[in-house]
Amino acid sequence: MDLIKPKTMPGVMELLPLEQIAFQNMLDTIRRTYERFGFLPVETPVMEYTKVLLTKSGGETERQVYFAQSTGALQQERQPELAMRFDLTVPLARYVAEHERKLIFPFRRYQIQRVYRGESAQRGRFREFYQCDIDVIGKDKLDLYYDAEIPAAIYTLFRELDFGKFTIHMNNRKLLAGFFAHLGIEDAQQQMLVLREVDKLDKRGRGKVVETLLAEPFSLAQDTVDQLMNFVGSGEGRTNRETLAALRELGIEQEQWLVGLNELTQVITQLEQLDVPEDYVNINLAIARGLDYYTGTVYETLLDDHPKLGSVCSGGRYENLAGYYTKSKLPGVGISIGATRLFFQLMDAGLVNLGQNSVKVLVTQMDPSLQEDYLQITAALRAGGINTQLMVEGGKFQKQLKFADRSGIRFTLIMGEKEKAEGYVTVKDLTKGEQLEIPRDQLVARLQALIDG
RNA sequence: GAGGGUGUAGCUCAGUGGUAGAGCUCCGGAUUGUGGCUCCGGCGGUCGUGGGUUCAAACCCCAUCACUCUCCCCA
Repeated sequence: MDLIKPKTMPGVMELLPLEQIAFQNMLDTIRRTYERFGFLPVETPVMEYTKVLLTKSGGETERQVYFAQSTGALQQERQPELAMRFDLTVPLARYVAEHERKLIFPFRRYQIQRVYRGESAQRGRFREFYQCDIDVIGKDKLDLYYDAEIPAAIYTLFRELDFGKFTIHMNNRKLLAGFFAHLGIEDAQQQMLVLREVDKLDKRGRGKVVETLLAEPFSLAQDTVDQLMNFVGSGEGRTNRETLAALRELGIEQEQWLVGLNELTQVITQLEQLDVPEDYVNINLAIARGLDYYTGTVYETLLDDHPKLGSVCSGGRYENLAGYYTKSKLPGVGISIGATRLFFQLMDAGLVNLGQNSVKVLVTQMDPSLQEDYLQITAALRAGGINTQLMVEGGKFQKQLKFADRSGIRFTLIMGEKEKAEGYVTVKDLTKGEQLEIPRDQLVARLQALIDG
């Protein structure tokens, strides 16, 4: 019989156990921090009704949606009425609209689940990946304070994750739109297209972007492009206070511009009051976010030492989340971490600590005639809350140690005739290469101390 | 959706017409209570698939599939 080649589809991340432990530690940290900031857990189904999912999308997103249908229905040639979610924001909108009467506003939820996109294969792009979202949804209105709280949570989280220095880049869509209007670019579509180009500044470089904007179909005037570039660069090499002052000095009276400037000023001020250090937050007028539903503050987080990873966490403010599902006005602000890509790239850069098995202790079988003791010790350690594995097969002692080493299990318990006769157990620390003798009745407490230490 | 590249052992890759290779991994051993290092041995491939040329094809030709990179878009 021909063997079938065992392989996963491209664009999914599958991990070995020690890697999975590291990944789960990361997710645990994210969950813990979100909860500390007062967000409540929500899960939604992987599949939604096609109608619900494909409301506002169209174009790019719709091309990437996986449809789902039972084989029975497909045989009847029915159109798929189910599709798999491509992000967590659309399901959130449906969730809030559906349960509006039962929720308490402002509603703050976190959601850590996988989403699905029919991406074409490319490094760091996944077809199945984790998003870790927080959002705050208001009824009718939502205080601007939350625009500061979201990055404050992200600041705390990334400090905790300990991937090195990072910067939360912030901008405001109203400020941008106001500036565009001031330049005479009034059309929202046109603004959007110019924004997308500007958003690529760090990737394509200033020269290329200027070139594109001067040429068809943009055909902007040289003077307009100069002003634009000048404006976009006005955050560079300045503190946020200096940037805000410089923007004010432009003396633009356009209405949206003024609103945007005030919003940005308040958010920056409140971030200071929330004890987020200045050098972790940067007003960056070049970031715009491609997504069209953002209407105010936008965020993008980058690791300073690894700019090539791109944004590892981004989001923003939207005026009305669930307009397709309810007549209620539900403004919100939120952010999303692409945990799969983040982890994958961190692992690639060698920044993930691998090798920590969740099993802490391996009980070896030095002498098969003492098996009863080994079983009892194993049971006692487990009862004491220590993750313990018994080397059931026994075998050559060298092999047993090698097993522990390769498995990433830090401590091995050794007890032969000698230890048995004198009532103690030898504990070997494979990380330090040291071993010590511990009386059997103190074993659980002393081991726990070693694990914690 | 547009344009490039690559398919040989589990992994990374040599091999351009004459019996299929290396390194790493994995398994076993180096005398009886001590892992990582070293040394020795072993397992493992219808050379992506189908057809063609040839006495002879991993290698040349045609087709096809898969993977991959850039652009686009995103986390």
